[in-house]
Order: sequence, then structure tokens, then C-alpha cells
Amino acid sequence: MSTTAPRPVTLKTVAQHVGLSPATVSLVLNESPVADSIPLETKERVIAAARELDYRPNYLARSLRSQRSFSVGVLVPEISEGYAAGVMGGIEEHLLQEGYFYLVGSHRFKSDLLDEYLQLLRDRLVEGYVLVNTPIERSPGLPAVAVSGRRSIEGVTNVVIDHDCAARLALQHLAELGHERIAFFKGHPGSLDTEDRWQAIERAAEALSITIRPELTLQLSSKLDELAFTPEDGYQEGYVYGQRLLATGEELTTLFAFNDVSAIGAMRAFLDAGLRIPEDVSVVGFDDIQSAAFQNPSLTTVRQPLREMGTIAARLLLDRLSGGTCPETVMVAPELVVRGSTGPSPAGQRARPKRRVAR
Amino acid sequence: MSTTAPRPVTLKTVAQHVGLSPATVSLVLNESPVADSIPLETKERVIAAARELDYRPNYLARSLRSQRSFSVGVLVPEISEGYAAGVMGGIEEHLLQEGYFYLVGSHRFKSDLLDEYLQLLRDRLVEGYVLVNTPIERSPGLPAVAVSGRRSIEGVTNVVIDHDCAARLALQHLAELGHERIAFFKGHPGSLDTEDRWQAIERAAEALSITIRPELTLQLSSKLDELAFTPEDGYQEGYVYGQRLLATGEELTTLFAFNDVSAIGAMRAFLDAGLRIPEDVSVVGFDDIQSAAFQNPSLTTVRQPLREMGTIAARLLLDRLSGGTCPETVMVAPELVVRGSTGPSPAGQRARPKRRVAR
DNA sequence: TACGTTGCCTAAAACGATTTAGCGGATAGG
DNA sequence: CCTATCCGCTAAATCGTTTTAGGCAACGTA
Repeated sequence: MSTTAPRPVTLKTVAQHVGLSPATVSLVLNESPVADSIPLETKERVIAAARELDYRPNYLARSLRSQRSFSVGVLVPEISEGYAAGVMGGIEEHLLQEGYFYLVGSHRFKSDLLDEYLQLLRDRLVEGYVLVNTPIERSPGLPAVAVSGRRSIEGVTNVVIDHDCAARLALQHLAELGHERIAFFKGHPGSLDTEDRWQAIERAAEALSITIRPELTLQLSSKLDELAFTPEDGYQEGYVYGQRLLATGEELTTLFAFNDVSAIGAMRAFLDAGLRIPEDVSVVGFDDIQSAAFQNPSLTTVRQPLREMGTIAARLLLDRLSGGTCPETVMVAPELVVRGSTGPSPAGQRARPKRRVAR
Repeated sequence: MSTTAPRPVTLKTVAQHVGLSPATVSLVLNESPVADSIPLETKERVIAAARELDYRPNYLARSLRSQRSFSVGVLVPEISEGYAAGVMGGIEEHLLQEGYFYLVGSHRFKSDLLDEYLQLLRDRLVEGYVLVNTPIERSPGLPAVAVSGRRSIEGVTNVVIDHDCAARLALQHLAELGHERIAFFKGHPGSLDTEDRWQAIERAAEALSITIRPELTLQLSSKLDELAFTPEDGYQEGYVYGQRLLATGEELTTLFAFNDVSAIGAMRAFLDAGLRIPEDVSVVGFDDIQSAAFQNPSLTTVRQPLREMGTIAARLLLDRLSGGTCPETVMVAPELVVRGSTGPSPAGQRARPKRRVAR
């Protein structure tokens, strides 16, 4: 019933109320084994009093004494970005279930900012870190789980998408549609997923006897820490690289982009150039961001189960904190979402800029 | 240099190191007025020692003693959603600058969950709340700032977009393009912005002599707490309501949607029905979410400066915490972003489903 | 010599919990 | 009858700070 009133209900208050010592009350409320010898009747009295007074243990005091903060630090490049937000949703879901909270820092790929946050979070006594698409150099000194991490760092568990599976799904889909001249966007040099994904693509291409043509392979080149990190930049980049692809004059029947934003940007470039999707060019993205489904045409893409990855990361971290052991890597399965942007290869027909058709 | 080692550098450590008492060290490091009489030379010795030992005050101990947590609670409907994520970006920016961290809870519009989070955050001794699109019934008992709040609640400052300005911008734009038969999507019944926005639209329409036709006005009706709150649901809803609009058989030349996701869904419905945008129907959204710019056609919309709203909210809260006074409402200005989805009204021509044109 | 002052610093009490060591009394075992 | 054990509980230390109320010298003044 107290709304704005001070809240002086401490252990001592409860103790006085039942005529026992604070120690006893603490033992009872925490169901300590030491309290085994306390008769049920007393325990119930204590519990009843606590409930009645609406006693809530002081988090700071408890944590100070027990040296546990029930908090973890989450590091992301930038909160207001789809990938990070998706993963955070999952992290939250699990953490809160277990009585933990998390503190977030966004480092924008600046390593000094990152170091500062690691320190600040540590000062806050977080018990561990979840690193979302966050490039760290060395062990952060606390248990950590990385989502979409790249290197294997001592003591850091990685939750990654199964890139081999992803590449296979996408390329197989394209192969079945008869595509042979496939263009690729490689990821940004600094992004953790870039290398793994690319190698997986090479392997899958090999297995499916698909030729990767260097002249159709473009690496998204913006320096990560120079981007403002709004997705607009990503779209813009995709648009520019889409144009660049067309400008090479090389024949292509499909594009497998590094992610959805660049795929969508490229689609736009293709459409502007008068190409039809998927009749002239098919496009496959990666991630399945929220607007992928409502592009026109809707985007075929490889979905990353972001939320699930977050949940898994949180679970792994908590397991580890409670003494459990952690695998070095946990893979999650991607899923191919086939929508309107992919279709049969225009057999033998060259995909080149034509006159603008509409708009 | 210590990586995983325990960190036993406490005040006492530093004190011993300089041969003084912990009290003195504390006074010096905190630049307490009591330390005025301490000679500079001593102070410097203390500071040097602290730096040398890399002393970092224990957050829990400090907070326990001073009864300040340097944390605020942020409540959002769901993190992985564009609106909330955008605002959070701004909140973070300001808070971290001031040495604060924040704890997040997402309530999915379930009021019991919301109450629980308010309590949990309070247990964590947050000093105040930022409520993002979060419907509260009564004062939460701590200083609070609401972003996109509706009711005026004692002690809660509201950061809202200037709906009158927004409505005027959008309707004026449409009026200048010659539109008269304007369809509207009203927001969900439970959403805080719905009512304000609608009233603003009514006022602006009146001022511009625009007729609001009930037969062209649809209220998005999903119960908020029944949605899974993925934007997909929003798109889907927009799609369905777009179809429904066409099914009425009423003539319309433009749609002013409640938000971008529903606008995009409706665009899709219109395109599927063979209408051209903007030649046959214009569409205006609200929010300027990230994918608005890369729709085809790109979406004209009223942008909410989400990040800025977050920053302002954080600033207001901290001001209030440090004893400052707070206005009851702070308005931020929206901005009309004109893109490809709006064009001149098809004079006198009826916008009705025709045969499908492309695709 | 006695009595303020001032300058420099510290003892000790919070803050609110957890946890260990152990105290008195009753009961049981030898 | 003496000791060992158990029962039911508590005193007190501890976590690492902040902060108040002084203490002790030295110095100046009367």
C-alpha cells in the first residue's frame, strides 16, 4: 500500500516483529541448511511476518556480502540495430527467468570504447559477458559467451550459426533453380561472420560444383567503425554495390548477398536498372530481418534464429557461472526462407541493364 | 596487467600503501570538502597510489552506503522492436555519458508483467524509470519519464511527439497533391499514441478543410497483448486492412496509416490488387522505420526522432534525480520525409482494384 | 602558564545483508 | 551420574565504502 513512502523494512524489522534475531530470519528465508533444526512452526512465523511486512531483501547489501551481482554485461555494436536487438530479446527472456538482469554497452566497433565498457561493466561487478558481434582481442577476464564470434579465445564460448548449412541451403536452392552465374557480396572485413561465411560458401560451391567467379564477387568495403551504423548505410551500400555489379557488364542470373540490407539495396538497384526480379535476376539475402518479408518482391533469405541464439547464449553463460562446463562452440541451424525474390534462371539469357520498364 | 586474478585492491589497500587511514583516502579521492585542510602533497600521494594500484571503488559497497545505485530502469514493450530499440539507443547515449547504467524489462503489454518488472527494478534500487510506450495506471513511486505517454500521471514527465504538427505536415502534403478522399488507419486501442494522434488528425483535417470519412477510417484492432509483437504481425495487419479498405468499394486516393509497418502492409495489398503507387494511390506512413526508405516505392512518412526522444527522456530523468524540476510535457518535432509513395491525386479517377498489372 | 585555534588526520558508526562459531539447555547413552 | 549430542537460536564478523564526530599537536594569544 505504501507508494512513495520510504521503505525501511529490513531484516531487522522482520526480526523484531517475530522476536527473533536477524540472523535467524535470514537463515529461514534463505532456506539455509543451518536452519534445518528450526521447527516448522517458527519458520512459518518468520515467513508470514516477512510476507506481511512485504519484506524485500536489499539487493546491494546482499550482493556486497555474497559477492554476487546477479547481473551480466551485454556488449553490442549498437542497440538500435536489428541484429543486436533480436539477440537481446532472447538474452533477456532467459536471464530474467533466472533472476538476472543485464547491463548493456554499445561500442560501435571502436576498440577503446569497447575496452572502456568492459571495464565499466566489471566495475559494476557483472558476473560475465555476452558479446554480440563484438570483436575482442583477448579474454575479457570473466566468463563470456560470444554470439557470432569468430576467433577462439580462451574461456569464451561461441554461439554461431552453422555457416556450412546456411551456404548449402542457399546455393542448393539456387542450383535447383538452374542458376550458374552467381554473384556474391562478401561481408565487411571487420565483421566477425565474414570469413566463416565466405569459407562455407566456397565449400558448398565446391560440393555443388558451382563456380565462384571473382569478377562477380564484391566485398562490402565500408570500414565498420566509420559507419554511423544505421541500416540506411547498409541499404545504401547494397544499392551502390548492386549498381557496381551491373556496371561490370558481366552476366549474372542471381545474387547471394551477405545480408538482407545489402540484398534489399541491390534489389532496388536492379529494379531501377529495369531488371525484373526474379525473372531476370534472383536475389538471396541473409538474416531474415523484419522487413525482408514485405519487400516487393519479398526477399528469399537465410534466416538466423536471432532470438534463439540470444537465449542459448544466456543459458550457456549462466550454466558456466553456476560451475557448469561449456562447449567451445554451439551451432544453431539456419533456415532457408523461400519467398518471391528467387525464381528459375533465365536460361542462357543475359541479365544486363535494359531500358527502365516501370516507375 | 592482472587478467583473471582476484581484485583485492580496496580502499584499505591504498590506505596501507600510503600509510594513512581508509577514511582519509576516501575523502581525498572523493574531493570531499572535509579534505580541504589536507595538504596538496598528501593528496597527490594518495591519488598517485590509487592510480598506481589501479584502485577501483567497489560499486556495491559505495552504493549501499550512499543509497544511490546510478542505475535507472527502462521499460519497453519488447526490445527487439524498432521503436523501442531506437529510443533505447538515445537513452543509452545520454545515460552512459553521465555514468549511469540502465536495466531493461519488456512487458509485452501484460500489466501483471509490467508490475512485476517495476517491482524487480525497484528491488534493484533503480533511481527512476524511463517508460517507453508503456501504459501505467498510477505513479510508479519513483521519478519517471514516459516516452510517448498518454495520460498525465502525477510525477511522470512525458516526452511526446507533436502530433498536431505531425498531422499537419502529412495532411498538408496530401492536400497540396490534390488528395481529397483520404483513408486512415487508426492505431490500436491500447496504444498510447492512438488517441492523441487521432485527435490531432481531426484538428488538422478541420483546419485544412479535409473531410474525414468514417467509411474510409479503419481502426487496427488487434488486441495489443495478444500480438506476439513481431513487426510481421503489424505488416500482416496492414495487409489485411489494406485489402479490407479496397473491399469496401469506396473511392480513395490515398492512405495515411498509423505507422510504417501497417503502411507497408497496405502498400503490398494495393500492389497485389493491381493498383500503382503513387499513380493510383498514395501512401503515407508514420515513424520512418529503417526499411521505409527501401520499400519499392520508398515510403513517404512522418519521422519520429526516436533517438532524440530517448536522449531527452534520459536527460529529463537525470535532471530530476539531481533535484531539478521537470516540465510535465516535452514535445519533439516530427519531420515529414517525402519519398516515392506519394504523388498527385489521380484527379477524379476512381481507385479501385483493377486487373493485376505485373508480377 | 593556560587557553583557544588551526591543521591534519582517524575511529568508528553506519548501510543491510550473510555466515560462522558457539551457547545454554535438554535428552540420550554408557 | 557424567558426558556426548542435538536442538534452537544468536553474537559478531564480514563485505567495502562514506561520513560524522572528534583527537592530537603545534601554534598564537592573553
